[in-house]
Amino acid sequence: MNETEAPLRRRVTLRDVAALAGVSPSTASKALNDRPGQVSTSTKERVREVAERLGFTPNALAQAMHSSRTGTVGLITDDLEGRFSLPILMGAEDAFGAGRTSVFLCDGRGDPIRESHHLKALVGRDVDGLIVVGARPDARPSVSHRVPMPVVYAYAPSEDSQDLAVVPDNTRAGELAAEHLVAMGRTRIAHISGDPTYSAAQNRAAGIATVLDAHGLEQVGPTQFGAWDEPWGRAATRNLLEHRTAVDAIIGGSDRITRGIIETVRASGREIPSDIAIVSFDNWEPLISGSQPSLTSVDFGFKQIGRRAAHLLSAALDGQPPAQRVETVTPKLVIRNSSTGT
Amino acid sequence: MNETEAPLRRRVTLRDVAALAGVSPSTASKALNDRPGQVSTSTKERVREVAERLGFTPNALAQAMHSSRTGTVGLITDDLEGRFSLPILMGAEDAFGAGRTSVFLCDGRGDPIRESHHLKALVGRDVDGLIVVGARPDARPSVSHRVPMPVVYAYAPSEDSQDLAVVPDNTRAGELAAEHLVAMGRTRIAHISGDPTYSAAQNRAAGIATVLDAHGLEQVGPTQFGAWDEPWGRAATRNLLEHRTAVDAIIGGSDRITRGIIETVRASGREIPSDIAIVSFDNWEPLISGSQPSLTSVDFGFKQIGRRAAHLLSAALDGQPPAQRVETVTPKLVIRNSSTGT
DNA sequence: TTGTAAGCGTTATCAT
DNA sequence: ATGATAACGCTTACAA
Repeated sequence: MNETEAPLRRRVTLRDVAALAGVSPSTASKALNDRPGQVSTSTKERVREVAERLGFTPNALAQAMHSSRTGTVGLITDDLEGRFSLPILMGAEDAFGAGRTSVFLCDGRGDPIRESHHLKALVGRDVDGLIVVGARPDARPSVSHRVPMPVVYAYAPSEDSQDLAVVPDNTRAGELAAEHLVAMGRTRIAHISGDPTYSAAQNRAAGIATVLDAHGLEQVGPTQFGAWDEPWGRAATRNLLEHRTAVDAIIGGSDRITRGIIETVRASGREIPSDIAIVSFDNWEPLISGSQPSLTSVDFGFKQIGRRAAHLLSAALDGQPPAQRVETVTPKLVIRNSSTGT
Repeated sequence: MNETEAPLRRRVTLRDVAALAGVSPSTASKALNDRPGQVSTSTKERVREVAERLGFTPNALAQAMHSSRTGTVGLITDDLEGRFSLPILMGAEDAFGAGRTSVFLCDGRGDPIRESHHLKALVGRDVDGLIVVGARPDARPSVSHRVPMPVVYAYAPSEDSQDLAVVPDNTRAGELAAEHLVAMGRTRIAHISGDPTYSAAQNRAAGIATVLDAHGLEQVGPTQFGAWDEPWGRAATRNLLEHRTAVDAIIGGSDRITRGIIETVRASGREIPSDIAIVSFDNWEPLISGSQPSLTSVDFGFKQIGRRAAHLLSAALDGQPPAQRVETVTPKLVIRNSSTGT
């Protein structure tokens, strides 16, 4: 028994404030909520002063029982490393406004049973809405029919085309990468991508092809598909350099792949970017900033995806029909030394 | 077949269940909560069957108003990249049990005002407790006196030594790294660390010194302090190799630093690990797995920190005094090729 | 074994 | 301008 603990004071309730201010709870409520013309200025001031002094914080749970809004949303993800979910969460927080809406973060870990538990808990907590973040950019199973509140899918769309979603534009990302290299005067462009079962890999390749076509260029060799990691970047680059000496640019499928590409290109004695220019996808800080030379990379705007998802959810809560069910966020090219610089 | 297909517009309440089962709400409550000897078996079964059929989920908010436990905790962090917070969150989720406790994740972004907003919101939501994840391993301002519920600090302790905390053991981490290298027969060991204002940097250096002393070895040159990034790893390594040729091992202060070290060592024509063995800190997958050779690195066990923090919080909620206010999680060395292999 | 009623903290409605 | 009262969904004495 240690009574030296922090005083477990009972939380201050509206009653306490009202009593100390010498008014009824309902008047106190009006005073604190600034009901126009329903409470005198003097009373309002007195109540507020007391509330301040007592450190009163309204019980959001009790409030929620009236407003039919709890001011909470659930964000459920399978992305363990947080590569996508955290920026998306941050964007959502921004859009909702810190303090106004609170976010339950739930990690499904790719396990449908875990996900079900979380869903049930979130429904029980009466969240106003749900944001579901997929683990990869391909369509994932819908959960919308299992919950009584609006759901927005972020990063990966739902398999049900009726569902709302905010997704990155991978095709445009491919175009951006290729357009930049063409603009820099490169003509012999190769593409080393990742896992071909990812729609992202296919869409980026398609975007690149479109741009090369439009400029009458032909890609150097077919797109090499493999894994999303550095060893594959190294292996594919070795293969490329062995068979095609006439290459003046490489597009890497992810920053991890591109780190492998850079290492191998430099080891072969070629200079970046003078001999070979490099453009990458992801713009992931821990891999980007340390690279030598620094990496030009396409940023997918995860924070923006989070913001838009939050907006879509808010609109849905207000009963506004969305302009479009699946919204696309346009990526941005961040230019650094690997494609232009010293 | 699942009868609960239709999206319920109004949530199913206990009343609905009770009405359909032909009992009063209180009886339904007892039936669902398995109150021993207060409800007949037949009634219990009937109520449960109806609840199941209607897809009834109890309103956790309403329940919370009785139990004095909301089954929610707040996790507040300043760690933007999620390098620490997400593993810690995952560990905490594990320990709490998915579905039983839900976690509000709040990003303070190093801004005290934002943090205050979040704190206020969490208090208003009546969270049972708080886990505060610092941005760096040094003591951070206490928030415990500002909230009426228990707080556990994870990763970084509180400035108030009365507060509960779970932190990594950086001294032991340094020892582990050095012990391993000594065990591998290395005698000329150098240390390239990060920002010297981090206690983590100092404590690891101290751990290394202890072990070298114990073995009658002297560190090759003073610890080089700088930044936690690759460029510093490169610069420091160049400096080291220029001035000290007799080096057979380097301890890198973080995986990012170590990536820079490896690149520079190999560029100098030396082999890893035959000429120079390398050990690192962090064991951060995106940097570790792609490295060539793969990196031996000290893992701080963030998930375990999250688990312990959750346990401490649970214990505090149950009124149990902690065995110790500041609990330490022992790191583990993960051995890969940079210190031993082919 | 079951039902009735009170109450958790707040807000909306309706008197006063 | 203020206050009494009911209601949100649930649990729990207490009464039947």
